[in-house]
Amino acid sequence: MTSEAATGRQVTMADIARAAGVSMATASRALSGSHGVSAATTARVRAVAEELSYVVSPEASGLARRATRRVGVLTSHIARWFFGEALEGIEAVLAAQGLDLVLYCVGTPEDRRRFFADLPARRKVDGLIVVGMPISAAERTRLDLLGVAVVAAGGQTADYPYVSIDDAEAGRQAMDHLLMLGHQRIAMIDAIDPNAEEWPVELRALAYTRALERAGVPLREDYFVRVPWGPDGGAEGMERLLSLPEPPTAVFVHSDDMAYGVLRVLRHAGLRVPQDLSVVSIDDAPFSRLLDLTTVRQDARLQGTLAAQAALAAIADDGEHVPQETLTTTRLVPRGSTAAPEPGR
Amino acid sequence: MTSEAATGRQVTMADIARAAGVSMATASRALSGSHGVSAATTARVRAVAEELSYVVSPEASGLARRATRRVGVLTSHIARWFFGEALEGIEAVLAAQGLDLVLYCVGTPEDRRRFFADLPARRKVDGLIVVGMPISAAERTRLDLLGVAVVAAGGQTADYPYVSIDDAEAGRQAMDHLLMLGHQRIAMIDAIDPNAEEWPVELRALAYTRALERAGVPLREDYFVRVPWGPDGGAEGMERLLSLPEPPTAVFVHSDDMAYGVLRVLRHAGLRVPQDLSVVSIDDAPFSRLLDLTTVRQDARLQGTLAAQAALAAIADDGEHVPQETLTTTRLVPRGSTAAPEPGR
DNA sequence: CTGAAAGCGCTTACAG
DNA sequence: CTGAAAGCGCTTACAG
Repeated sequence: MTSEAATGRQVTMADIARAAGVSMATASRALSGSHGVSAATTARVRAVAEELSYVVSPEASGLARRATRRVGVLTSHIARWFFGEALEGIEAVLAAQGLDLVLYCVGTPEDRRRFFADLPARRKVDGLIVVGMPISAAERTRLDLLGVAVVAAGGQTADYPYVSIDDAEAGRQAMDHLLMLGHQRIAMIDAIDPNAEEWPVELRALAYTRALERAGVPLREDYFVRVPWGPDGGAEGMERLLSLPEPPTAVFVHSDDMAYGVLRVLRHAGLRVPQDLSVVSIDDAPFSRLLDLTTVRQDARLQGTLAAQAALAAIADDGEHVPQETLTTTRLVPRGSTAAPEPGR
Repeated sequence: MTSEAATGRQVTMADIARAAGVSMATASRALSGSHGVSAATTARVRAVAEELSYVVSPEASGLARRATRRVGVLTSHIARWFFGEALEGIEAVLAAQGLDLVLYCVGTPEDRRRFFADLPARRKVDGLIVVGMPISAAERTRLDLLGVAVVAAGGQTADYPYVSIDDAEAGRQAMDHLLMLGHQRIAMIDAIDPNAEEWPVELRALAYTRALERAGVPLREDYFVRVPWGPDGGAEGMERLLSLPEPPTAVFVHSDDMAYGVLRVLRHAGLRVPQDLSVVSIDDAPFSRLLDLTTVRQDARLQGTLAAQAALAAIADDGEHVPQETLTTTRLVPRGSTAAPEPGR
């Protein structure tokens, strides 16, 4: 039609205004749906825009209105169950609002150092969601330079508003299950992430201790092991426990992924689950059902969803109505990896 | 220091220029590292910028230079092994170049329809990487409206340059392994993704047929089943095969995730792997080692890496030097789920 | 090597 | 309800 459309040049709002016979101002208002434009004009402008398949330039629009319509996501992993699910939840919420998600993944300490040093997200996002990453006070100071709302998902980071499960409660659910079954010799395999800061308080470990205390079961130092995150870590932890003079009859594992390693070690050692040893963990990742693992279920996607909504709210009203803490529920999913200890033991 | 830094207002390039005693033009050149600025001036400008912790506005810069320094990623999943790994690979390459990754995930047919109808990525990215998503001709036409370079990872999409494994070769590796072990009654469980277009040609299924033909083993229609993607699909497929009057002695499964469902069914049916039935698939996802699954390994992260590099190249020189096809290698990882068929069978 | 000026494509007070 | 104009914060020919 118009020569503009024919040439390679991008269609611009001036083109729309001209074709619709209105000023740029009116075209802009009609397109953005702001009030104070007659219905007829709005319709005409939009029809022209549609016809020329015009879309406003986010760069220009953002420059003029001082907003990016983008939110950043900072995370340490993508290809892990919790992170992937949370990310999907976040993306869905953002997409529904027409916001873009820009992804920053800092897997190694070096990536991480650089991220906080350079702050690549500066001036690029209206808000930031930190997923599953505890951050240090120094890092928090750097993050504040972004000058945007920050919320966290999957754990409390610094003192930003966050959505998470109640780790103490989840731990309690796992431990109570074991205690209820009659176990006394209960060990815990806890996780250390070699590439990450520590979470401020390890609530799952705390839940372990508290549950035993409440049940009047004396704590045994040799029953608490900390190993690197992941199946191999879980395996290592289990091997250590098996080498004990008096091994436990049940083990509470930090997370499903680690429990998978535990199960492998037990199978190779020729031990039967749950007859010789009960195993419970936290997550309910997809494989847990296949492996018949008893676990405490958490909804990672939901945490992403809620965090994204909190971020939206924080961006909209400057954090006025953003709850500091949002906890999603967890519940025990009893399966075949736990049972009462065998009588003889 | 300066009053600008003290007030809440963003530091602007004009502030830097003034503080350094140069024009905006020079400040811009010094900051962007373009030639034709004296070393002394460059150093001074940069020092000032550092001091005021200034960073250029991507919106303004993008507007002026007509580039976004962002690349889009379009995918149907995040929380699945292949996709998560590929995404990590892409992110790393982009981050190293200072480019941002904006993520579009279209999980449902509805998401997908809307994505291609609205093209939310328009004017927002310099290039697009499509991960693990075959697209239709109509969708391709829409995508062309973006007016940017498109590359694909994890399979051939329309006729964009792509990086992928050689599915036919991977299938051959799996099948040859089974044939070499002496199996004749070999079935295949193939995947249909209910939410997705079909890949143009199902090369893994083709490899199955060809391998049998080459080995002179007659094809049996009842040995080829197609089921929805995922462990449950795999389980369903295996159940169908087990209900056959003469079940196979080995099965080639489309992917590891599906094989996990197969293994579960076999365990519940009381069948031993590999004595009663051999199982091989494609991927080598992390759990395959835990489950002792024989599989053909592919490197998903590498495919992401290479796709990102291809996208960068396409953006830089308009696709001049971008190979149309990049294949990454696969290799058989023999483990405990395959063995020669038992003599009697 | 450096600067004045136009331009990138929008939005939004300010008037009418 | 509509328009003229300034401004958002940069980059880049064009001169010198």
